[in-house]
Amino acid sequence: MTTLKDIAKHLGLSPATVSRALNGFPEVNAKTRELVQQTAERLNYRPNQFARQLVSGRSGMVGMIIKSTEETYDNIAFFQVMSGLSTLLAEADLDLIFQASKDQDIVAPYERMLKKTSPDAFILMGPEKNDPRIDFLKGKEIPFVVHGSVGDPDYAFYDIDNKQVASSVVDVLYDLGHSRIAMINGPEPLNFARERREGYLNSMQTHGLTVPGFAVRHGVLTSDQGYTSALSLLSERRGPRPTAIVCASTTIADGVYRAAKDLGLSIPSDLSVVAHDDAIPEMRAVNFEPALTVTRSPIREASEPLALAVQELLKGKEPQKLQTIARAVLIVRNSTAPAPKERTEPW
Amino acid sequence: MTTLKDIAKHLGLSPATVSRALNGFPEVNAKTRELVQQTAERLNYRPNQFARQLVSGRSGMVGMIIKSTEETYDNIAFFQVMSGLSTLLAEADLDLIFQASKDQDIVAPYERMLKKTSPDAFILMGPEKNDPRIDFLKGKEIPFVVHGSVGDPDYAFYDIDNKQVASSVVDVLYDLGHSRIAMINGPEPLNFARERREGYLNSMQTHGLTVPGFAVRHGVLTSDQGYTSALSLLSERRGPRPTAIVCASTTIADGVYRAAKDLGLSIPSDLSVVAHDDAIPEMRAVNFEPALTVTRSPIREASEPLALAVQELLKGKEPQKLQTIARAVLIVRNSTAPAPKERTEPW
DNA sequence: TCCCAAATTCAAAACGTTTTAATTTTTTCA
DNA sequence: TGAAAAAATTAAAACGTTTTGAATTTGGGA
Repeated sequence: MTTLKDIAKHLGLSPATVSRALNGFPEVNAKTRELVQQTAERLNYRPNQFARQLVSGRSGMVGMIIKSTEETYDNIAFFQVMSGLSTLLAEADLDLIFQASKDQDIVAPYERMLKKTSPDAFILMGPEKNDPRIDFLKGKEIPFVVHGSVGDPDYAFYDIDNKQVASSVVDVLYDLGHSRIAMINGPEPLNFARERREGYLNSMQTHGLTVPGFAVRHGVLTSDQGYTSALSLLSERRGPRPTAIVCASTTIADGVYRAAKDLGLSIPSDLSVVAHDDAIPEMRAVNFEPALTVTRSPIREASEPLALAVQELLKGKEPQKLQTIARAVLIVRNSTAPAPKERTEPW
Repeated sequence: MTTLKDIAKHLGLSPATVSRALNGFPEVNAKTRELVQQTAERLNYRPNQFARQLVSGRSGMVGMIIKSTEETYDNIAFFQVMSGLSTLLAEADLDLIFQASKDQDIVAPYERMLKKTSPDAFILMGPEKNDPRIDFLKGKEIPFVVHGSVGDPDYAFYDIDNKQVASSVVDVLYDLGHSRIAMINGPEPLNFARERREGYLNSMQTHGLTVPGFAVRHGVLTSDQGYTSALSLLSERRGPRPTAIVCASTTIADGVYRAAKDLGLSIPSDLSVVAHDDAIPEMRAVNFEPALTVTRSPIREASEPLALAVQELLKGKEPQKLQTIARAVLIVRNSTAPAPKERTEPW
């Protein structure tokens, strides 16, 4: 391994000058710089990152931790974001440290990683209300960016306008004459699910539509969850069935389609279905039969703003100025239709 | 930040003794050690990893790089392995650096990561014949473990016995009276696919069964790929259709089921289907209708031997002694049946 | 030719550990 | 009591950078 000193000795210069020459400092003579660069090249010099880190106090890494989970949907979505992120960060010479943790204490793996690798920043996914990870990182003054957001955040984040996602969908269904609109939502603790429920409830109320408790379901984003929830919603055990169902994901919608089929209900004439579409490649809304009406916002598009925010944070920019809220676009396909004439009375 | 020196000064000791006390060296007095440990605790001492790395020359990281790809199946499988790996490595205080790369040159991202973060080892997935990554890492003398294997490897790896996977399946089908057995395999360049083809061809030959060129298909592990390949195989354009199809994955089998349905062929009476089952949670063989006969070997079980091998390599063990070959187990379900009586003549 | 400012370069310190070789202290045993 | 052996501790060097503050060289103008 050739070191800075080797080059310096080779050229009769001091390590200081060599360091500056290679790092593009302005005060070094053009000829000297040229010479140093050539020699570095020739001796195949590679700066020792450990030494750099020691003096700079920075690792050049970004940490990303998830709970080990069996939920495929979460994993796929996570992987999409992470892949894009790693590619973009690499261009800025940042590396991504990944860990899946089974720890009950959700902060513990952050502490461990901080002790072990000292990432310069973290990226958090799926924040919950009063998320202890956020308090922890704020306390330690470690920069972090959140995919998602809770409340009125003072941290850097990327999120979609979840209230809008839900309310716009209700509006569309209302305009089609639906008044019994149910919702199969994501996991209760996750903030995006809460926001969507709120958007849904607001819009229902605005249109003067009642919402019985059983009309909103929470659960993981899987086809099976969609299937069982839909079966239950459509069973008429607790009153007339909904004429439209709003789904948290295309996987949920898949389950709803299966349930409808099993019950002999046809989409969209008996039942309208709408979903939010994260555009994960394994469950494409256009491939549904009939093609699925969605609010679309590809989850992989989170990578770029997240990567950018990390870089800006590391340059010292305030987190409050690094907040992105994307709007989903409504795409009407064939899973929505006017409410059946004989079934328009509200709950 | 409290440092070793702080503690030393605090106690009137030398940094050397403090270092040894904390790192469990035997030559330090029991009372001194006790005292040092308490003080370290009290001052909330956290060793600076950068300094450690500088002197030890080790980063305590393991690199993992994949090609950015749209292939969902690959991503899911990869993520499963990676998640397990990260959890196991964390227990040994190793962190995982992940990168998805779009680079055409498949070695370039390894060079970059090596320069940037100096992982102590790499984990490689999906080796190909004459894989340049392997030569590169051997040349640099960086330890690495491969998921998969090529030829007669002198490196550490975990793999399943792919020839056995394919040949055992052919044997079973032969015993059921099948003689026209086709195969929808993985991507041609990947070694696991080559091995399986070889196992398949060997077994066919052993039983004196001819294999026309069109009977073996290569492609990505997706349902659509399975669908189109199966349609083509079952079309009878180039001779009588196969009575059995061997699939590289459950996703492929899913496509085959769809094709059979569209052609009005019933499984297993018209067509037997067998697949290799990596046990990814999104496509469970038991949930097929009829339940799918498989050779099963959960891909997530790769994590443990891989993690172990990395640790042993870092301790200096020879790679040749860290080779694991797992056997898949055959699980017969309802997608296989005796060949239809009128269709037993070979190709 | 001389002086001053600007342009370069340098020596040394710093980052926080681990490790080597030397030194001091304690223990053992005659 | 003293010498030798064993145990415990230390000072200093090393890892390879970056950065600070000082020193040297160069160039321009009088």
